Amino acid sequence: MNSQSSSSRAPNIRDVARAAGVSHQTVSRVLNDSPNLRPETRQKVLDVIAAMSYRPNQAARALVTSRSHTIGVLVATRAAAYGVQTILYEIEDAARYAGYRLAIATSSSDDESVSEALAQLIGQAAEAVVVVAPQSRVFDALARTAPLHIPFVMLDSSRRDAGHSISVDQFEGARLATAHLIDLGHRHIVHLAGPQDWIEAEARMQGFLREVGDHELYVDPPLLGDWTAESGYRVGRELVKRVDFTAVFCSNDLIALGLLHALREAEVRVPEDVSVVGFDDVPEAAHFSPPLTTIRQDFAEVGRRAIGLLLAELGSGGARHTEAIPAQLVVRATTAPPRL
Amino acid sequence: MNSQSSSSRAPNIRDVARAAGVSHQTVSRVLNDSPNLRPETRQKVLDVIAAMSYRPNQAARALVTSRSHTIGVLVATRAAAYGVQTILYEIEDAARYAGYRLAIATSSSDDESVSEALAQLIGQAAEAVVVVAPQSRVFDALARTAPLHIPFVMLDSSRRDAGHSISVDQFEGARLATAHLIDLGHRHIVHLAGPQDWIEAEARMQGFLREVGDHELYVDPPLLGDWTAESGYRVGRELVKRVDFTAVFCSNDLIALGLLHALREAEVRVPEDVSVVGFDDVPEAAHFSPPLTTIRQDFAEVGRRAIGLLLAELGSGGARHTEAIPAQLVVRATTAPPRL
DNA sequence: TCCGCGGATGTGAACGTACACATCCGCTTT
DNA sequence: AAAGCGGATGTGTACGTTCACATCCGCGGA
Repeated sequence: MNSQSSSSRAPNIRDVARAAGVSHQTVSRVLNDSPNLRPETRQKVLDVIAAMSYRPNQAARALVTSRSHTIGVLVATRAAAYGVQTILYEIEDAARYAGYRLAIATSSSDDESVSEALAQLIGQAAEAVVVVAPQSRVFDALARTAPLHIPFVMLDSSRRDAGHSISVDQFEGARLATAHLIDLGHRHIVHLAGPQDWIEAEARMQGFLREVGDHELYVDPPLLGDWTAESGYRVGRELVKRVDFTAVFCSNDLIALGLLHALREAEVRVPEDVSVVGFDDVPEAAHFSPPLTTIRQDFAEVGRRAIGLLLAELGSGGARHTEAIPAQLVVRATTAPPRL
Repeated sequence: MNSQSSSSRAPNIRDVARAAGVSHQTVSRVLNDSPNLRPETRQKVLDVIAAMSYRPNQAARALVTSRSHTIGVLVATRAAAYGVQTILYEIEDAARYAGYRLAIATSSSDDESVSEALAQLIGQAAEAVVVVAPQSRVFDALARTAPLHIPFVMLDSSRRDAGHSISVDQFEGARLATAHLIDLGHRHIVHLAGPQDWIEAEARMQGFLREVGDHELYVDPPLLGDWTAESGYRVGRELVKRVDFTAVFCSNDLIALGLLHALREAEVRVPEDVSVVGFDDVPEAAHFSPPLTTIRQDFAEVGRRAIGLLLAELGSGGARHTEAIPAQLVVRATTAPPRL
């Protein structure tokens, strides 16, 4: 009774069938939880499967069913690590729970790279694709690519003019941040924006401009960062040469961190001289110096909804939420009324 | 000449062959870059392939060749986002360059979860596995699992007693950090360690203890954090009640951030009253308050070597580096000689 | 008693590709 | 001129699974 002969070939369904004294089809039925099976037969087969440590061949399965049980994830950025990673973990969880595997392809934001990554996913027969691509050019590249014949969803994109899109409400989040500053009494607020081609950055800027405009405040041309603390620091060093503002709304927490660094270097006190608001609420924001007032995004919810949407479309019974996820203001220690 | 009939079935190799007036085997030869083909024949086939937008079926290919061209990545943690993400990106790049795809499975650190994730990867017929699992229990769980018959490599693990392991030299890195503090004149250094079951945390602690021991300095029992800024803050608040130390070596940058927060709150000046050293050199460390002296790890190199090792073992010509990757001291503004 | 029915199981084929081998052809070599 | 050779191409089959359909069996109702 050698349960594991040292053969060169892995056991297949017929080997199992032979050992169990049934037909290969019966084994298949066991594997696929067919209802019409005598309990003893099922158990017998299961025992043999365990004894031979048989594993169904996914390739063969995929070939005959033309279903890969794979969801592709296209990550079109290396920046914004916190959000992307959180979303990724959540997607993996939700997908696995629904019986799907994940295939990941990364790319830069140029057309060629995006469609290459997409081709890779399609080549793997992904049944659906999640695009974590916060840049509008990625969005465009995707639109330009031959139409996808599979369900897909774009994350972190507020544009809803094609396919599906899920994101935290960036616009409202930015308004929340700006309104907070205005409520405190600030009248001249600078916006330190993210890269112009990022949809989120654009939405946050629009939210800021709208809120400032609604209060008929002076609108300063937004300054540009690239999401990194380094860029926040760089822009911050220029900014401190001016003395005409009392608050800064940063497009993300890292930029805010860099800005805080520049302000501290220039001996500008926060929040006494200048108030600062960030965006994202990364876990570290609570420990910045001073702890950062910011806008919280529920990235995990984004990931969950993405998979829910795709599963619904694949007919596997996922839920379908189309409304935007609200952002939330978290007040800490970088905001205070301006000095008189 | 309808290049794309609205048929229900995707074109297969025989459809292409028929349209090109050749045999299916000739098409296969074109797909696999066989040398013995008349250039005109090859071109003709390529034209037809493009016209029909034919894509080879990976499942069929995998079935017949029993090669999946997939490398599995087992991520057994949700913490330590920066390192993991950097490694992941680099692995994806290197793998793609070598013609491999990535399958990702995440897990917690308990046995069941790890072997479940591993089973998932094996089920996908991964040809090799990269285990990003810095916890010793994951290591153990893996060892306890039925022996893997495929090449695998563990990252961020300094234990080399089974399989392959690639990591930055944590032990030396910790010595570097500690030596820096001792050189400055510190005689009572506290170590704020990471979770005990993490191999890296253990190695860093050992490095610290060795260096301190070599100088016959007083050794304080290390305090424990969980990698997060929050834990650094929490421990830091207890720590400031004591006044018997002049320097703290933190097991990672986030813990250091939390500690800096606690110190600031207690009006302990850094580096005048207390020096602080971190570990990792996350991009934000340069903008902490004050900018953090820390140990830099080349995570990208870790990822590259991992794939190189696996490819070498798979016979695809990757390079084989077995030596540890050196860590590097980055001196910024949180370290200074102790006050007299 | 016989028919019909439905649960349990078996049989054959198909999925789309690569591999082993066969064939064909034109050229060189003897 | 015949044999040998190698490049170019074609033929048949295996890979491991699921699907469609066939078969078998025992039981209840006419």
